[in-house]
Amino acid sequence: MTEVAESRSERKERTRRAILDAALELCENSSLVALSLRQVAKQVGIVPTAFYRHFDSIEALGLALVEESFASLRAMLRDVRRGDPAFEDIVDRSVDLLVAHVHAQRQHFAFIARERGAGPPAVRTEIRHQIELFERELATDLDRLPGTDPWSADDLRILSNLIVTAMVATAEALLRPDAAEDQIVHTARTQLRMVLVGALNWRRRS
Amino acid sequence: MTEVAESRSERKERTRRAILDAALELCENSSLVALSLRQVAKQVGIVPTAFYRHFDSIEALGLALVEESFASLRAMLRDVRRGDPAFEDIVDRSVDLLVAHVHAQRQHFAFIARERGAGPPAVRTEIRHQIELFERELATDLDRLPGTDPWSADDLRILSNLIVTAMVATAEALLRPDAAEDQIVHTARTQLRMVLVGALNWRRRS
DNA sequence: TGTACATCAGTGAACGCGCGTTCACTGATGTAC
DNA sequence: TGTACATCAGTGAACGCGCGTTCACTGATGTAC
Repeated sequence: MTEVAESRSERKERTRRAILDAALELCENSSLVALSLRQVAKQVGIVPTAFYRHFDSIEALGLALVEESFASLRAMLRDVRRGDPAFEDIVDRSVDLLVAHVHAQRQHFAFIARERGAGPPAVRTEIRHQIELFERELATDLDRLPGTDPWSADDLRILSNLIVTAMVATAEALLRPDAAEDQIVHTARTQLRMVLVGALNWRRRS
Repeated sequence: MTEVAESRSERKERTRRAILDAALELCENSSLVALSLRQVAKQVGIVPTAFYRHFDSIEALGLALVEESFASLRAMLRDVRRGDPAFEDIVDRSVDLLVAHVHAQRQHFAFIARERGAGPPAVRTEIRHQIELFERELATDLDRLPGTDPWSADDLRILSNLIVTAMVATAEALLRPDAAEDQIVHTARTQLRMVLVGALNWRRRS
């Protein structure tokens, strides 16, 4: 047993981590706007004033959580991209990966879904911005798919926006306490297929 | 000038209305979970304890606002239904009506969008339930559209769910302070067309 | 139509509590020599 | 390697404030006779 004492900065980082985790857990059933600095401090086991050694305010804490949560989303997109872009199973594979990531990073997905609409203004703005970046990333991925040549940049943007909207709704459904996972997965797959078939066909009709 | 004095029940109803309006306005920039009974009472111009003559709690007030807000949504669906279900312009007409209703009932749409994810548990549950009813209503409307014969009940449900998701997202986009209305309308129309074209074609491929 | 009583929307004082933030502090860790 | 000083994560008391809820109340409106 060669236990080496933690350095001061390691200890600080550990407390910071504990604050982030406590905040994620405590606002799970309400919202960041209803979360108090004292609740967080109590959960972490520090005195309220010690909170200020790590964050200026609950809002600043929120912005850190946005960053962290979107790292989870980008990891998901990376996993999807890793697979073969054969059209046949890309839908099933993508939905399966979404489900797996929602389970693995439940708190992050719930945080984004919730604070996106009800968080402090700065947090909402940042989430909006990150979702736009995410949509753009997805658009470039879609552009690489076979059969998408007739799509304009505008089509791509619009399609990407719709897919992200549907995937966010799917994640929200999976996060509900009474979630019927099989049906949600079936719905998400069917919707994604409908959307892709529609996008591949609609220009030809207009 | 034949001013007739208000009856006691008329006065009470007027105060109740004022409480509902004050709550809608005050939680616009945060959430019902961060709204205090005292803030509402102050805005209305009554003493905090008088609140209890009208509602048991902020949560009960929230449930009344859910009911009221969904009356607005159903009014929108009724307007859409009033039109001729000719396939050609139904998309443009529906999106225009959505935009008009979002502007006319801004606070109701904002309330649902926000509290759907972050409201008190009972409010969230009720909104979820109302959205499910709304989806079912839309599904029966879609069933009456020409060219939808090959759709199974399952297809209808899934399609209706996707359309509601996309429309909610469109309403949320319209409600953002920096909303670029023309682009949002263009996006919503294109997405709705993609979805309908996809739904009409996808069974034939599988 | 007039009177006596009931109802009840709104009042105002009071309570204990958790809130964010200030301030001066402690004592272990880190650094310069 | 040892000493003297600096840093700084966390402490603890204190502040004024807004919170939900209780309680006994007031006085205008409504109702029964």
